[in-house]
Amino acid sequence: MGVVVANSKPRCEGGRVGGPETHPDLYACVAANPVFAGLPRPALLDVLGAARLRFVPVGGAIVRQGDEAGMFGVIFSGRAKMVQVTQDGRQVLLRYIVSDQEFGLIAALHGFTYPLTLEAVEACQVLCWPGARLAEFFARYPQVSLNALHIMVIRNQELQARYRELLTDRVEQRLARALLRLASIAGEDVEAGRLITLSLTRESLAELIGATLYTVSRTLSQWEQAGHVQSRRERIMLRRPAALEQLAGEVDELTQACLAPCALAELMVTRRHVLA
Amino acid sequence: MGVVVANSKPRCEGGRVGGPETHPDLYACVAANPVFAGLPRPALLDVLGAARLRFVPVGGAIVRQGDEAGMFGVIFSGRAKMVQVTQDGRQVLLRYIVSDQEFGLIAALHGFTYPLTLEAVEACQVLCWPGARLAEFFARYPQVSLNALHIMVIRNQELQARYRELLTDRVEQRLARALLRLASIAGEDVEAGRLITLSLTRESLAELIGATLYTVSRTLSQWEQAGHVQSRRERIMLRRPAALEQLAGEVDELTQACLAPCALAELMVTRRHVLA
DNA sequence: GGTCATCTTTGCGGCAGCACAAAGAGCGCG
DNA sequence: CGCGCTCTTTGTGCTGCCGCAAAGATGACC
Repeated sequence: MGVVVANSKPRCEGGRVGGPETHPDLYACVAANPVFAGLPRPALLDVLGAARLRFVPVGGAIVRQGDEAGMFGVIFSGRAKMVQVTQDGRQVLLRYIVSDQEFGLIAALHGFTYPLTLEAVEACQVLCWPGARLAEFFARYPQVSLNALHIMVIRNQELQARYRELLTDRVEQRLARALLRLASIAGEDVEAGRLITLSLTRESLAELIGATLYTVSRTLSQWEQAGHVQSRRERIMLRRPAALEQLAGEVDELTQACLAPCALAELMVTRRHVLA
Repeated sequence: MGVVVANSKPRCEGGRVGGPETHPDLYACVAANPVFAGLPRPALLDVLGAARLRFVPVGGAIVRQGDEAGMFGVIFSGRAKMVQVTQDGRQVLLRYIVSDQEFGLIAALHGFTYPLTLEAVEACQVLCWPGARLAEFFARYPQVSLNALHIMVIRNQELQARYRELLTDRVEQRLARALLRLASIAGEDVEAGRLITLSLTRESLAELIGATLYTVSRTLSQWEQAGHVQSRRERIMLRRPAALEQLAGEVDELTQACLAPCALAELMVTRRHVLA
């Protein structure tokens, strides 16, 4: 307890994490993550005590596709993108993850390699645990393993929904949906609308929805003229989210259930309710 | 023990399942499913004892999209397809499942609805358990909950791989891959090549890979002329799988890992090894 | 064996989105 | 302040795939 977090080698392994008194924010971060939902305070302290805090600079890889999956983690601060690279060099951007979200559940299992690279798009502080340690938590706190399953089920539903969108919707609809999703996980309300606080190039958006940067650029220009969005370089603000929702098409229950933060927020609420 | 399986109402709920002496095949089915991998015989008997056997006719729905997710199951005989229907009526075929494969892990959790319909493409016998019962198994046999997580992780990787394929590959490649996959889960070696033993219309294939039946038909015709495949109505035989593999493109490690039967077979082997 | 529903093939026109090129704009940095 | 990198816009041609239509093939069923 009370060990200092500061680290002389910011690129490498961080220090062991101190108690919640020294770092109440770290405690809040663990408590806010769905993997540990429903755990009582002592258990959370146990979990937090086993964590290390890693610092990753912009552009650095938090985990690397193809490496042995040995680490489970939760983003404490910063944002990262999940990217798959095909052997012919094409990139697919699966999704962005932000503070309090976890990655690498796969590390609890043996013999897996990471199927994707997690790249910091901002400087990140990452709480991390060896995979074996996560497996211990599964055994010690059965709730955690249920939570993990819960999360994987939700992720699977999200992915299925996006798979379906890719098959049935066109670029315009997918882009509208992607912007709304991004605004919900990384948005900030300002005077003139809702600003997406991520650095998003047209190319990133294209990789995210499966299109070319040219098509994305054209579509955004069109929307800008229509007054739906307003964009600077790498910044996008939604001026009329309702218009985008309409363009995205009727958002059915399936897609509803697939909005990650919503579904997982609900999970948190459920767990807390069960606990109370 | 020893209760008769035969059921007077084939469309509806089946009877409670008897012991392994009366139905060694049912025992083998449960033992072969990855969810129950690594369980000792008594535990498997416990599991099997809680099962019901349901009969579903061709075209019948085993579970229905939108219904409350209350049942977990394993296919004992027959095959089924997982389908999502969008609110505008379009169908997406996610995958086929065959004997000894499970569905509805989601039923172990509360408050979920099935995100897809599971439709029997052949008459099916389905071992099934109430979701609450599966949750009990999680608590009683921690291995089972780990297995469940394992399976979801693999499914997620598969789906990610297919998502990526959809973004980066074209119809020809996706079709080649789909045929190879189908051949691996539902294929049979015959004199002239490998026959896919599923009834597959051009339209089904189209829904599976995200294309139109016209494009699928054209592509298959082309391959038939080239001698790569040979097709009757609803039957497809691969005469030169190697040629299709080449068309599918270099099959990288990622896609390797995503071939469901392989990955799960490996899981079975691993578990047995651990056990032994 | 004939009938009929269903599946399959093939032709043709259209278009959404890709690919390349080249010019313009924003922003950091010395 | 101006240099230069990166991101963005816009034009043009192209093409893979769709969408419809209509004819042909297959197999089931009476």
